[in-house]
Amino acid sequence: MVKRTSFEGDACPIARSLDAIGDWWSLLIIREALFGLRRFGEFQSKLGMAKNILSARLRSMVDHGILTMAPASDGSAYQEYVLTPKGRGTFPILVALRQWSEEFDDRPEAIATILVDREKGRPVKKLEMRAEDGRLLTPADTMLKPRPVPRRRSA
Amino acid sequence: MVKRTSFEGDACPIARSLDAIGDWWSLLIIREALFGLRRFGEFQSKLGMAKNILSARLRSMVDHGILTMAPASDGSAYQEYVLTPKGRGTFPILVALRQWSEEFDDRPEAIATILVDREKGRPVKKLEMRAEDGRLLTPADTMLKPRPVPRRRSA
DNA sequence: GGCACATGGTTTTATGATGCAACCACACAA
DNA sequence: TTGTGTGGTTGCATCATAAAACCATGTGCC
Repeated sequence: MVKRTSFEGDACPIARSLDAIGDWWSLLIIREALFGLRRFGEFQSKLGMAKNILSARLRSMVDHGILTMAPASDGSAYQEYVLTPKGRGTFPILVALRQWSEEFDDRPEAIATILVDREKGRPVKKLEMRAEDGRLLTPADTMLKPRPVPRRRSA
Repeated sequence: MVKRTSFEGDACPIARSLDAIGDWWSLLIIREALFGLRRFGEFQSKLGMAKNILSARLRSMVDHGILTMAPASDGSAYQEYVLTPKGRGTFPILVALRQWSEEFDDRPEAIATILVDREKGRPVKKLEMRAEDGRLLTPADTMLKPRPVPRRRSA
């Protein structure tokens, strides 16, 4: 079978993330959800995507524990899609993507919005990687280590 | 024309990033490149992907200014693919993806490696979003503002 | 209850993207 | 010059996506 490659069995955490949210639409759906969208129709009209694709993506993200279907909220009998903690945990990914575009996009004038600190109205600081003790790290300051095997009793 | 949706004309910087590196393979290629891989064959055998797809992705990333083709380096007449500053700038995105998986993956035991600070050998700290003045920000502490129009003279 | 319309999808069908294998071009060595 | 490895491209089968039509249920109104 040819079947599009799945990274689900891969041991690399980056690949595993991409397996869940690495398609063309999921992160945009999450972006809208973070800004308060909840209903099928809201996502569909805001993103302008085909309904069948939206349907498939929502289902997939529910399966991955990123969204949950909540029964109501505004009284109507319809359902809503709300982010789980796991879903809200993607926020740094979105910020990183946004900042990368802000810094390196070939046509920065095409970018319509900037993310600001609500209190001061000033742009948020660039994400930076730090060690446990607070030292600023570059990619070269890091390395990969095998995951420590958690010790457990016989079984 | 049906044509897979392109976000190139989109004003959202997240969509613009995804247009460049939002496909299934690009970020994994960049991941390997950050760890020193440079040759076509290295990427191909390490990632186990089809050569035509690799070829297309490399070309696309060269077009996007993420990779450059450098003439040599080890004496042979072959070419190499090396990351540009824009390409190296994706590092926070990769770290964010990795940390998301480390924190929320359903099967954390399947994750093989952890990213550590080379000096101390300790895991790097979680990326955190901060305001210009250093306050820690949650998603709710932020908002989107229209991009300020840079002032320019008549034309 | 019965009707019209909105919401929230699924189905159908066409096309683009992906995966695999085969093939090709060139460099390098003998 | 023949052989082998690297670095791709080409062809073809299959999968995923997109757009539009269709359908089921909810909701408002009488």
